[in-house]
Amino acid sequence: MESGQPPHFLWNRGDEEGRHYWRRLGEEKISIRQNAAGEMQASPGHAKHASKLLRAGDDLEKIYSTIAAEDAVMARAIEKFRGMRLTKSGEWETLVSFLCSQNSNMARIRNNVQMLLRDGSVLAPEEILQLPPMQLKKINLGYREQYLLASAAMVAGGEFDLPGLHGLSCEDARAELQRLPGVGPKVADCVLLYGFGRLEAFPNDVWVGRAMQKWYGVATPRQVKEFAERKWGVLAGYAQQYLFMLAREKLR
DNA sequence: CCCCAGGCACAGC
DNA sequence: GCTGTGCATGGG
Repeated sequence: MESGQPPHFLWNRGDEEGRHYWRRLGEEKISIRQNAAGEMQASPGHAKHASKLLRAGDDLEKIYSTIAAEDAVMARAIEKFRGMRLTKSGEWETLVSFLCSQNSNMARIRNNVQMLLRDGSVLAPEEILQLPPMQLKKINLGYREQYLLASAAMVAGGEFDLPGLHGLSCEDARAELQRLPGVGPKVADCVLLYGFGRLEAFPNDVWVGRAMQKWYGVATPRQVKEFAERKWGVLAGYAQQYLFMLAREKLR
């Protein structure tokens, strides 16, 4: 919930003891927690939502044994962040989150995304387009504001079919996403991984780049992409998330 | 006050 | 195709 994935920007940490997070959902409030036994608990009627969000079907131990095979770095990352899951958020809210993310930092991204919420949900493309310029300016998106507006216009105008990406191969969906202003290789991979559940996507940001350089001796984006695909295959997204967290702690 | 941030678009090779 | 550069602005 606090690993730089969309829930980091969309959900709130509860004040009470224990791991507890909540989010408004229209008129009601959905909350999830982890009990003393390590089990996930959701507010009444929200178990299904929580299971999907936290990808309860993923077998972490099986994933660990696959991605950490003959890989001391990955084994270390898993040891340190054991239990961290990939998450599945909405397609649009994921796209908006990472349109806000470029050349920014996590605290600011969260502030930006929080400003784009109404009743706990990210404003629809049409609603963003209707925001008065002054109000939009106050969100402090900087130059990303133009990217958000232009991308929202393409989605709202039917020029871009976001849910339609589900029907494409990962590679095709990635190319399609990069038609959107402000979406390059990295943002596209984040949207595919966190918003479309494409676990083979491998977002290559500054931290992952440093990790790949220092720990695997791989430098260029091209090399990184090929290396990740060969080494971790369809689980590259999980490997990336653990590398990201380890890099932020060790390569600060 | 300075440095950097979950990058991208664009220009120039 | 690859490399360098500017970018608005807040957080630490």
